[in-house]
Amino acid sequence: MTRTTGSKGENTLKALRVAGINRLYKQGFSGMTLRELAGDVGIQAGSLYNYFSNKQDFLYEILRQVMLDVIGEMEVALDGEDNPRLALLAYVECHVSFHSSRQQEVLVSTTELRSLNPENYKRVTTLRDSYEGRLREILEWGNAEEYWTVIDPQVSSKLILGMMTSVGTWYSAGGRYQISDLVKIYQTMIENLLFNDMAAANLSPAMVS
Amino acid sequence: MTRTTGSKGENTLKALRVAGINRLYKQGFSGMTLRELAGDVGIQAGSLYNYFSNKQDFLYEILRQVMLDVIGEMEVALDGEDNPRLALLAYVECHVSFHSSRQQEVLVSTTELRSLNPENYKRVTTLRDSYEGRLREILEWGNAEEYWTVIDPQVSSKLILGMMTSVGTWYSAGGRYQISDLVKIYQTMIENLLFNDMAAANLSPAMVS
DNA sequence: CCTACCGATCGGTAGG
DNA sequence: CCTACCGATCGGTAGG
Repeated sequence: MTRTTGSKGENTLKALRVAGINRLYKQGFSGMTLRELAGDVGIQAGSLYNYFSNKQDFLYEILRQVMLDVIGEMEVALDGEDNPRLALLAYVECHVSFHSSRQQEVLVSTTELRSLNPENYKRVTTLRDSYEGRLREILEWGNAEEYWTVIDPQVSSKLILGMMTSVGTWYSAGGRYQISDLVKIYQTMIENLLFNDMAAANLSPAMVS
Repeated sequence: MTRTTGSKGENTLKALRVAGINRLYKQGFSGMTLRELAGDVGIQAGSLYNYFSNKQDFLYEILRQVMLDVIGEMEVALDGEDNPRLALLAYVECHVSFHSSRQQEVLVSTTELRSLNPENYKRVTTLRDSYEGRLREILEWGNAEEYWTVIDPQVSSKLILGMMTSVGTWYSAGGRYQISDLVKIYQTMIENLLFNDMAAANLSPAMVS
């Protein structure tokens, strides 16, 4: 039985990705050394340059892939939703699931943004902005269809994203809750937030006196 | 006019703290070099060792001070509150204010925990746990006095802290909102969360099927 | 994918 | 607070 995929080099590349995320999580970009990374996958430091052209490029490829993954999952989740409320619930489910199940990658991909050079930084934050923009669009969609009234969708989406993303900082896979429970908790919280007049009023810049 | 405080050395120490937080925020612990830090305050690298015994110690002193500051402000904020609801509102106000006005320090003091050696890590996380424990105690206090019913104060406090802390990741001082507005928004959200039956029910592990 | 090596730079120290 | 310096180690390259 011959395999056309899964050659040694491909396995090494996958192993480098896994080891790299781990090193970035534990030591940060400057703190991880290429010699350690090479050791993790059983090759010599010089051989790493068969897999990427330099350390910066390695970081970029990892962060880029995380963004592409979450964007891809979100596209599937939102596909066919023709109703702002269901779209919102789908967004919350997708975001919370991803951020609880891939905590290390998600944390690294925000923490190590600062280590990207200007061009790569721009590329990754552009991806991130398009991802976050989807939530703002859903909030605006719900406004237009009069499902809810969000006075400042820009800031509200940031606030909602912030509370969802923070799940990755405290959720523990071995704890009392499963990811599906977290999804329900956040869906309920966020629906309450949007459909509750008092909370909505407080999200208005008009109240700034 | 003679000054007994504010000698050159003291000013340098303060300047080192400010520059250090900035460097840690932009480059991380491994990424910042002591030569850069020395340059920021106008001295030579070797002279830094008049102010701390090594780089690790410098990091520890910065993170420790941030924790002591927020703990100190929280003690003042909660002093004399004899009612769970008012204590909760005071906690929210203090936490949100601190995390919006000192964003860099707060972000660094969580991001760079990993760069502390085991003893220093233990010391700082012990401070952090005592700080976060105050919120859990308030939730339990409200349970006892029947102000609200929080089934899992441990997890609820983590969730609430997470949504409050995330304000530091998106709040911009030049934006539409002032910190006092953010405080009101979060106070309203969190009160809704605690006093709303549906949300409270969803925070119960009993619903895990 | 390895060996052998480079220039640069790091944290830290000695001795003023 | 400075000068002068150290051993170690880093990212990266040449040439197989």
